[in-house]
Amino acid sequence: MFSADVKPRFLKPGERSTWEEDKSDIDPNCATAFVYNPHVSLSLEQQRESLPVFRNRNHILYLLEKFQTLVLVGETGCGKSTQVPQYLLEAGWSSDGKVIGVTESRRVAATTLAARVAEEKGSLLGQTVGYSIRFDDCFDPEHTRIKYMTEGILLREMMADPLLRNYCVIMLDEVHERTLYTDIVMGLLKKILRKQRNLKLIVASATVDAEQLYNFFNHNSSQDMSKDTSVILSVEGRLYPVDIHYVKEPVPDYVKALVDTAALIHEHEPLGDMLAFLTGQEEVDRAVSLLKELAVNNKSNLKPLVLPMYGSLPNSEQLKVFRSTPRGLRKIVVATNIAETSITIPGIVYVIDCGFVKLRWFNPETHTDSLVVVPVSQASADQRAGRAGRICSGKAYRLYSEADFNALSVATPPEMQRSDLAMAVLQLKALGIDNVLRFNFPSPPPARNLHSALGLLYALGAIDSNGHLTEPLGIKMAEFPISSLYSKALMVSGEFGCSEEILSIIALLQVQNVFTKPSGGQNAIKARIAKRKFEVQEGDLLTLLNVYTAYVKHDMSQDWCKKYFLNYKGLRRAQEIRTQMLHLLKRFNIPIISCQGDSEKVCRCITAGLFPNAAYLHYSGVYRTVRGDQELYIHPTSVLYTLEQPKWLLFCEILHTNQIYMKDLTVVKPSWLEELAPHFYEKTIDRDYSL
DNA sequence: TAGGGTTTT
Repeated sequence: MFSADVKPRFLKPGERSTWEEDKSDIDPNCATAFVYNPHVSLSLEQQRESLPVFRNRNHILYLLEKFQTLVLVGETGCGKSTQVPQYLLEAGWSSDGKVIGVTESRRVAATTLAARVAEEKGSLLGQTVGYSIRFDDCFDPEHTRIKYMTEGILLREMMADPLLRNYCVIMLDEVHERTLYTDIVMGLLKKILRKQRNLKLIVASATVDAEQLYNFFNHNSSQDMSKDTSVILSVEGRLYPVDIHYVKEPVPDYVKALVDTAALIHEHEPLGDMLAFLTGQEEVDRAVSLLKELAVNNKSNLKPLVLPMYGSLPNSEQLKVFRSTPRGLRKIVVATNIAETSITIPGIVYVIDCGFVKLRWFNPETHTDSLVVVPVSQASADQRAGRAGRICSGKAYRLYSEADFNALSVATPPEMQRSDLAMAVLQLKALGIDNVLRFNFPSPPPARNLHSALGLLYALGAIDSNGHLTEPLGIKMAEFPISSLYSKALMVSGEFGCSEEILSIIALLQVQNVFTKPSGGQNAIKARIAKRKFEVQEGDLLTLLNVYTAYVKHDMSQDWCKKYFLNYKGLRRAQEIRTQMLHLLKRFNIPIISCQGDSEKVCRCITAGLFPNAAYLHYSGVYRTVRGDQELYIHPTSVLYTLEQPKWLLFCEILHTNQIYMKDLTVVKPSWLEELAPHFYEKTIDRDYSL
């Protein structure tokens, strides 16, 4: 299907430098950061004692003796993530061989914190202190006493040992971020704590939700507070004060207002870098180009260095933001929400906050995810402002009035309340939570979201009409760390004779940005031409298969990827994911076979998993989903965008931005739907689609 | 012609 000439090429030392660097490596500071360490000249021991949390050391230990759950409110920079686990270790909590487990919501957080704590303990990483993240374990089951891990890993460990008997203390870090996994893990831990009276829990969070968390984990149902099982402790942070400035009147165009504000700060305020928050790439690019226009007329000695920052920005461009600002320049970074928690840009003294954020929102009626621009929460606004106070006192400019701020919601709704829950429900059921509607969620999701998830799992055959996991399909599907539609396709791929191909496709679907998008005009065209070599009329999924096949054929070469504008890091990750899923299929005795280029087999197998995501071309010329009857369009990045519109399609994702788009498409025949999902399509197929 | 941000034995 694909051919390319490759000549062997030898690399000079260092030639692979920045290009190979993982995005996640660019910021070792993450949420709990070591961005600036004024005590760097002190000994490690002295540094530890200078942290604000140190003053609470004995108090923390005392409270944990007395209460089962400690809600630890610790502001950024107080040192809780690194110190508290060490206090527990020093106090002998894990002397009986049990482990102190600390969960983080990001992979980099888990690895960098573990590295730092190992250093403080003067031990090798992976010995007393270790970490566990997907595809990367660094701990010793015999000797590791403090284990940092991602939340998903702890959930997986719960599947193997529902009572977490290996652990003496679990510390959930950065709980205020309230990811889907935080909430699942908290709900489960509440149950576990009742049964495991010796297990202690530390819930580390920001101020906003402390009271709610305390109530959630308090098993005391009486009025007698001496019987409380949970308690709150607050630890001061070590941020410098940030002056907050509000606008008097609402601004009509916040992008323009943000540019004007940045120009004013640059003109009037002393040295110090600037960070401005907008909601999306389009806005960031617009603001950056406006600022660059202004920079041409810059009269002061201090020249502005304007840089964009967002997730889909090529790696090399992102790295520019982290370089220290040369003398005579002022760095002005215009960023999306990526700079609120995921990355920390050093040297920021001024922050501008547009007051809005783009959030993903699930609509159970239409089964669609939308990206909606909504006002930020107070917690989010404060987090943004705090970015200005890391090295010295700073200033934050909010492009909304103080009254507007006071009217904002206190915290962003947890993901649990705005996500597709199919996977979460499947995993809860695998953990023995039969009635998810009555599960004790820290923030219960809308019942309709749960019903939508249950309906989907039933259609896939993962649960029966009583809501029980089916044996073996449902039980096995729950073990895959991927969406239920994909795990269904994988589970049947042996019968269709194309498990090799489905593995490759689904692995690549787990990676965003397989095709890189260079910003330069000439390279952008070259990248488009390169992509065309992989494209096939069957759609995006088979195009991805071509990419993976060619990647393997060319020895997974980085140079080859570069030549075809493919994301080497992404492909390498896909290969790891593929291997992980391959092991699962083997364990489930599913034959690993290739269809040898018979694309219909692959498309039919995709249909067997993705059938709930079908759309047909209505005679109006616009597509409609079978579930939800939602009008939608082919996304411009699809290979089908420029081809004649097929009658029937399966999509992997719907994105509701300015328009409703389907992404990652596969062309199917309606007869396949009737044949492979008769329970779902016997009536629905008889529609007014244009045949 | 369009892209908030994470993450999974």
